[in-house]
Amino acid sequence: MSASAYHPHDHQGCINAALQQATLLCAEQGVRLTPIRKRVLELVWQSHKPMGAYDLLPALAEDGFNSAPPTVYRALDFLLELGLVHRLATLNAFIGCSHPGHEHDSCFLLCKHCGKAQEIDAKSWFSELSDAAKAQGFMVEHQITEVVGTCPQCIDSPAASLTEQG
Amino acid sequence: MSASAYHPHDHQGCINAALQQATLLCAEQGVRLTPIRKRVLELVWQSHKPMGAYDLLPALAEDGFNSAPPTVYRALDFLLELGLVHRLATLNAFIGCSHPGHEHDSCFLLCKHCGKAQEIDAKSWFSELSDAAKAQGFMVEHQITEVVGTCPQCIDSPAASLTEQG
DNA sequence: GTCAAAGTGTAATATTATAACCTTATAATG
DNA sequence: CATTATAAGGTTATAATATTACACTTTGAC
Repeated sequence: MSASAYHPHDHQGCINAALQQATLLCAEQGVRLTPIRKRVLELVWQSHKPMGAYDLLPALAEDGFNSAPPTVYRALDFLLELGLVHRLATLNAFIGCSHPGHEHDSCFLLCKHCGKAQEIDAKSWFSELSDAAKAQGFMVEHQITEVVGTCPQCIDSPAASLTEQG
Repeated sequence: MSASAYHPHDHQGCINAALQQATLLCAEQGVRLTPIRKRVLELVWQSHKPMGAYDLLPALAEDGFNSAPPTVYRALDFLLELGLVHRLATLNAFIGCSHPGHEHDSCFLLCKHCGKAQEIDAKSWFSELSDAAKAQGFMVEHQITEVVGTCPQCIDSPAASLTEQG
């Protein structure tokens, strides 16, 4: 699996890895990765650009699945709970997670030019922050960080990544 | 001005301070704190609980102001740009800022019990994070963190803060 | 095979936010 | 003071995101 959305990579590999991980995880947890859920996960992984829930509906329809909003939101809720996808609050959009296992804190770099989202490891930062909150008597449950800016790819070649797949 | 939403305080003082700061800031910047904008700011400051844009409309209507969505969104956009309010992405809601001056990164502790939001200073954390992003070639523009959990007040007395003003 | 639980279909609606276009108020300038 | 450009607000409509409620179907446990 690629460590970065910013470098050329065989994106089908990302998708396959995500599906395989999801299959294992669901088996472990004794929950069902139904066709709809699997397809939604696959669609969310279509690229490293977060997708809106409503963007998924037409694709589901093409595949002959039901395509009313509750269908996709149910699937997304399921995937969110397992940590297989994240929701980006500032974008109202969803993106696959490459280290699922449970719902977890997330920190994303969001490129405002190409739209790609790169999850980064911020465990130590979240831990510091959590300590700071605790020091004020606040009990932390979960935390999110979203960083908006320009990704390395778009700094180098402002137009290139817009049309690219993966 | 109170340093914490979690302790009893004369909340009218918070509101007055916010309005005074806003007046000064607008004068400095040569922009107009019109009656609608001022009232929206005041409403957002009504408590330390973030308010949805649509929650503000009835109050505006009562005051004889126009109360269609664009009115309140325009006022909020204006206030956001000056850093007089923040938008909480995970809540789709708005809250007053007590150290305005410009749009700035924000870190909030959000209590899921009483709904209060407490802004905390995370400049050094944001700076670390920004460095980490830069190290990956990502140019940061702005960042937000939202921490969900239970505030000290609700840990002590789970019901008390629900009905409280301020 | 029966049954409870989980998953899905469907219609309606709630919530949040913006677009487009026109009118009014403000304040800068001649 | 009159003119004018700009900013602000009014109004209608609609877009985009998300949820509720209830019926039906599938699945797996017993």
